[in-house]
Amino acid sequence: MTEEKSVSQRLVDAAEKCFCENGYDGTTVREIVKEANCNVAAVNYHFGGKDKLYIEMFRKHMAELFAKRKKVIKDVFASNEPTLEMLVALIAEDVIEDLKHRPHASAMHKMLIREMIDPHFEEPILEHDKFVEMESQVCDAISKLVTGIDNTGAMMGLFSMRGVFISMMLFHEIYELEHGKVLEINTVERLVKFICAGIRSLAK
Amino acid sequence: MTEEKSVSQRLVDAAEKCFCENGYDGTTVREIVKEANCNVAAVNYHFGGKDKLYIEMFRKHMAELFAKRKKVIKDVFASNEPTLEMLVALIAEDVIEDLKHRPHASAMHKMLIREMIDPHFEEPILEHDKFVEMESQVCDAISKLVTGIDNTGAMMGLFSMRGVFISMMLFHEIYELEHGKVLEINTVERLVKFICAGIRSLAK
DNA sequence: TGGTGTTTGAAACAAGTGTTTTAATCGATT
DNA sequence: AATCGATTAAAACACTTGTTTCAAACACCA
Repeated sequence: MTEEKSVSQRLVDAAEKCFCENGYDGTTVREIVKEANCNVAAVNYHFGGKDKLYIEMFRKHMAELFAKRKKVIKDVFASNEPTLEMLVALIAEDVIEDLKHRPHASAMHKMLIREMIDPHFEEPILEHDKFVEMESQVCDAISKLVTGIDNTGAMMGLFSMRGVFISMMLFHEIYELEHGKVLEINTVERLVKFICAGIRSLAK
Repeated sequence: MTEEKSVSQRLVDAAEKCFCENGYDGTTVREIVKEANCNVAAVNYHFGGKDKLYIEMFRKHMAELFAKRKKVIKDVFASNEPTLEMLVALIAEDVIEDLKHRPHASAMHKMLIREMIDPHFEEPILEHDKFVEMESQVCDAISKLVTGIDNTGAMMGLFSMRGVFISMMLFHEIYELEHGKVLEINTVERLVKFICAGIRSLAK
């Protein structure tokens, strides 16, 4: 059986899977190369080390996330009457969809959180400027959609919105033990309601 | 210079410091014993292993957290007119206070998140039943304080509230780079406003 | 085909890990 | 003072980690 993909491509894929699942420290080079069906030396040959491989994969994913957020904002303002509810709902659906159908993608969010709690390298792997740029865009969008909100309010709204999603991600399994399915259409609606009401309360 | 505390007490203290700062995987036994001023063998002699020491410390902290939440609820309902704002404000102040003045305590919250993302042991270190018990109590409190909210709504409110705090914890440093101090009185007020408005939006 | 630079694979390496061993030390009791 | 269990300390152990070595295999081109 011949591998259709190149070794370095297989390595990136395997790294994505392993790192997302178990984090940087929780993943060994040998696990990655087993998954990628190649030799340990390949990691250092193609990427120059485990760390480089990790950074490459991490930044690739972040770029995708940023692009998705940009697209959501564009879509909202492309509609004939953009609303805050629309913006929040699109983001919420995005997150929930990941949680429901693509555990892999949700693992990506976990990876971001891991990196926030325990940064692994000297130069921060999460490029602050790009992150802040994305944040600013969402922030601006909120400012435009909610009359009477100031910049700090919009920022706090965004801030809190993210928190709600993170909480959903981290705890939904525990909650499901107690209260049936959490990730339902119903839940998305409630989330949107919660967040929008929260944000609007910060206006004027 | 004689050590006034016993070796095992010093070990627990040192473990707390190290584990909170760098997590389970990020902490070595040798770091702990250096901090505790004792020999490597002491960990295994007194606790039976790094894992046991970790679990002991973790659960101790969780118990403290649970106790604090219970006290807040008791205090709120002891007042002559309990309100949702009061409940949320007390919890918020608790969290923010930790963030501002006791980095150590905030590190404890980080540790909880770490454990949610990457559980380290077979039997979950976070005792679900106790956790759920605490959650239920806060949930009940919300139900009593907000007329017309159902159980699921209260649950989602709690859920989201925690998210807002987690977000605050993880991201406030990044935000401060852009928008001055985040952890101000003003911010607590905004947070409380946001959360209460969100929760109330879920009622009836 | 022969040669050249690239890629691969098995093994070894150096450093770090948690744990165990073994002997020395301490402290209380007889 | 002698004894005996509890505690401590240094060293060694067994294992895993990321990385490197070096020779074999490969791909490409003259």
